[in-house]
Amino acid sequence: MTHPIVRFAPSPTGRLHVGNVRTALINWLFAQSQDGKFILRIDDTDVERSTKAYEDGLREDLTWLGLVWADTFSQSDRFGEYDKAAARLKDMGLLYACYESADELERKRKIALSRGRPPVYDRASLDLSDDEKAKLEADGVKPHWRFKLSGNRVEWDDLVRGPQSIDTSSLSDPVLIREDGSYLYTLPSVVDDIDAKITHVVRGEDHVTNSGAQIEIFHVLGGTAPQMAHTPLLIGADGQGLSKRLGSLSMSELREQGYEPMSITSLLAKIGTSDNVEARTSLDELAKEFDFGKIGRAPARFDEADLLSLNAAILHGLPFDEVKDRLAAIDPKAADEAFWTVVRQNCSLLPDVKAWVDTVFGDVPPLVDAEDKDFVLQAADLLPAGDLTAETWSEWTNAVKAATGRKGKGLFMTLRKALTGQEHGPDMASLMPLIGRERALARLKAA
RNA sequence: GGUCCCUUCGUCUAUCGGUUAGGACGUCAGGUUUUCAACCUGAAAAGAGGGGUUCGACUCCCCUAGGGACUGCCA
Repeated sequence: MTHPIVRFAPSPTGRLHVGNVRTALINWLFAQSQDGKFILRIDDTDVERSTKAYEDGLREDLTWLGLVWADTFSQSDRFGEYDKAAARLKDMGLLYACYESADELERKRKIALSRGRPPVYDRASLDLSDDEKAKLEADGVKPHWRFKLSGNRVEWDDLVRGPQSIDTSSLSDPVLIREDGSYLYTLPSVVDDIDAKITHVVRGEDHVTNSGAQIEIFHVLGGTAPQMAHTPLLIGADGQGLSKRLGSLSMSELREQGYEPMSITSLLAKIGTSDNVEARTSLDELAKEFDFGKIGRAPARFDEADLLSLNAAILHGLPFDEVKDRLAAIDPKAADEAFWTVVRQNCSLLPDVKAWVDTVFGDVPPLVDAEDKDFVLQAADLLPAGDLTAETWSEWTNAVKAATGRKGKGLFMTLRKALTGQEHGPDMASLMPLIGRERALARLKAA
């Protein structure tokens, strides 16, 4: 296969969310796996809703995830090209002026629907004579412009969905240019894909009917259309579409919560595929495993609980050198290799180390039941002399066992609670050297 | 209303007409020569319903039910 060229084309009208990111990721992984090129295109033809701040956010989120682009451009810089393409379509008689108002179209749709007919545009404006058009424009009516669909079936072999066939006679002629002269995404997208020599258009399956229309535009404008791949959409853990709860699943939010980029990319790359959902530590690994054939056709379920356990799995194997700086930012005392290696097993998100900093280095109110008071004080006296080492825990608990006769949970859990103030935590043998003799004694004697 | 897609353990999935229906996550149990977690091992756990076709159906066809998408002067 020749090296593919793909693009991710978000609109800067909001922050990146998991649905967007999955599309971006699949494009990126495909390009990477085939030694291809990943282009970031900013679809900002809607100048009303697009903002620079969102565009910056998009780039920031993609960079954070590691989805670097080989090239990038904005549609707002290319209106001249779209004008040329529109002129060509007009010359071919494939782009025609329409004079219905938005309200009027809405009414027509509702009437068609209520009569049980498909709400397809009736092409009434196509029958207007030049005189009638001139009169409407003289009255100040500005036209919007529609692409004239062929009415034939458009067929393509979709990399995910297999052979596709869209009957364009059941589709409304798509509006390419708004009444105010601005472009909708349909035409610019095709023009850009031709100019950027895009070989594969990879996007969500909400675009399949768009692809039907756009393939016709590719044919009249540029010859051949790129290969198409439409991936199933994401649904939430509740089985509902994700669109309703985008806010809580934005990249900015996930990053703020302390998620690792690789837990997000691992999950998004694997759900809905025949691969197991497992954490990977690099995008290259994910790319090596990527294959369109592995993507199923049913909606993929995105569950934040899975994301959390993947994140924990990544943290459990994360070497100190890779988190040193971030640990230091959370707390200077956390930036210690011995500390990290011990507590990472009990962290699901990196910021969880904060609690362990307090547990190890801070003032911990001991958790001792009234009836255990004397026992804990007795145990304090039995603490082996000298610095606490990896052997201290077993030496100490054996001594305490011999002296008091306590064993099992009553022995170990009581001491754990007295020393850490918690019922859960890393292995005590590893934790004790970190806590140190002074703090350990202080906590035990505070009982 | 129309068009398209989907439906196997709780979850993500394998199976391309004949299998003890496999794996992973989660769950549960055991182990880690006495603690929770982590880790290791093991176990329980599935073909939406109904019709066909066939010697034989999870697999092919039809219907029903359920889910997703599209049907925008959004992308």
